[in-house]
Amino acid sequence: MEGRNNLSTATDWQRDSRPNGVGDVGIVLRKNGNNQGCPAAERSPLFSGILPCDYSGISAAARVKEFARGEMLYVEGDAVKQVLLISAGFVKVTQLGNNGTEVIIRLSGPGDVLGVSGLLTTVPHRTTAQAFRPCRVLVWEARAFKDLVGRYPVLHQNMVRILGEDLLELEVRFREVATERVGPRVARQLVRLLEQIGRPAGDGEMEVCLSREDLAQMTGTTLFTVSRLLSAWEARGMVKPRREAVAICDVQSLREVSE
Amino acid sequence: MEGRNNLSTATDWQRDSRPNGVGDVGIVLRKNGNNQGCPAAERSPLFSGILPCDYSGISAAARVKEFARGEMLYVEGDAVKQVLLISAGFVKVTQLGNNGTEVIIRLSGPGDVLGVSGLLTTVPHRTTAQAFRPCRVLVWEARAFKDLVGRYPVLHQNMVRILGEDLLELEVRFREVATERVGPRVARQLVRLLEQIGRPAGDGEMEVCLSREDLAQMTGTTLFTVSRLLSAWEARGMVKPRREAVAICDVQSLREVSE
DNA sequence: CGGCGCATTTGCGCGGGCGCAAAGACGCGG
DNA sequence: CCGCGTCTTTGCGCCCGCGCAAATGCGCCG
Repeated sequence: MEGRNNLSTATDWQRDSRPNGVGDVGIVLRKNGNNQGCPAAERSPLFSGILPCDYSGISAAARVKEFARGEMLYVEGDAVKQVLLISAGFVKVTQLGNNGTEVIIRLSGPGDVLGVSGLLTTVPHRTTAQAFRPCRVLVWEARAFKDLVGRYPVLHQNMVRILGEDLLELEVRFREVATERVGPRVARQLVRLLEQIGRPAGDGEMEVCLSREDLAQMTGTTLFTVSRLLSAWEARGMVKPRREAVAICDVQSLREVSE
Repeated sequence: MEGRNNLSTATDWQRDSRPNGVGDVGIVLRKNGNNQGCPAAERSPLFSGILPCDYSGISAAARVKEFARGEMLYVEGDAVKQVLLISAGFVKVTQLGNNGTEVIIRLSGPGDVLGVSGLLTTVPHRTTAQAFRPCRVLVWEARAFKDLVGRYPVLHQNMVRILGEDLLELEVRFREVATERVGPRVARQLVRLLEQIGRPAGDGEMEVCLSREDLAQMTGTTLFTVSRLLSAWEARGMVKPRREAVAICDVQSLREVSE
């Protein structure tokens, strides 16, 4: 999209807030045809058990699409017409409440798949997927993807595994938000995010790049409460609040807070 | 198990609290072999697209097991070794918190399947399944079920659909418990339960047979708060609190409370 | 029919966490 | 270098909803 130079580092996408640019390094991208250079895609759980030679055919059936930060991959209420595989970047999967509140159901990153859960039903999307960082996404039209599944039955297995894991994870988070206090919830989510999107922050520390509001929407609280918690934890030397980010100094203490 | 007479009505299992007896009417049950007489099983979403002649072979690979109220189908931490299809009765799928609190993830009834989400992984059960009413369950050993899936690929499709629907439902409930007040949450859950396990209660009303505690564990609150809400709603003529049950007088008002 | 166990109700008090408002910090663009 | 928008912090007040304890009601069993 824009003439971005190649000095950017491999982790630059995590902080990128420019209107576009997926941010991985020096890969020549072809808009369609057999697109190489999506290692996260080929190693996706969706394609486990698929031979590389088969994969090239599979990926050829997809087109590559890029999304700038903030762009919508799909919107709540849309029909499920595509399967999306994130090759680079991160996507925020949200759901709107009646009262205008918004919740982040999960954060999907490289290798994760969207659109599988509604593929075989006529139910429209009940979530919205928005590019949280600039994204590169492989897109299969539903019809084409179903053809692929017919050709490579292992894909069905993989879909079952993926959905099963998503379900197990959400069951745990449901229990948490239903029973635990805000402090432990936020602490545990920070630890998870550290593992998922943590990146080195200069002086040997790791940081998680998310706004207070985002953290709040993941844990079922408000940005005010998150801010207060972080301040308290900072006083105990556990974290360092940053702008749209949190540096984690003491993971162990965070784990203890989450009991 | 016990010499239960045949005067019981078809909906008797909904209230049955005796130590055993699955409660459906006059069906001779064979412990294994091709077990007929499980209409809920044959019409399960798991077997949609399966021809009756194929179904008889499939069900022959299962054994029938009965569970008394309170018995465990599996326990959190167990390895996933079986696929369970509920033929009659209801099962409470729960998850334990660190602090001893217990949450009801979902209520599974005739036609619902358990054990699918962990079947293809080595992850142990992260929930506990307990017979909420006396149950009759079709049980396939994991190995046998995988063989079946190989023989009837449509089963894979059905598993994807089932898991997808479970996931969508839990996403909605996650949003609710994360953003909404207790009142609307309980009201909506009552409406859902009315559709799922509602049964006629004498004078033309419908009732939902669940304790306050159960309702609380489904909605992320306490039995006290549920009790208070029901009392308030009773004063407005919306419900009639009963022992381990709630009669719903005015569904519309309940829907309005849930906004 | 009386006693016992369990589910439920209700009162009382408090504290966690929300809502709002205003001030402060940070970064970006002109 | 300054202004502006956005994100964040912090104070203050309040109310929802929890925790506990005691009383009540209901059903069951002997």
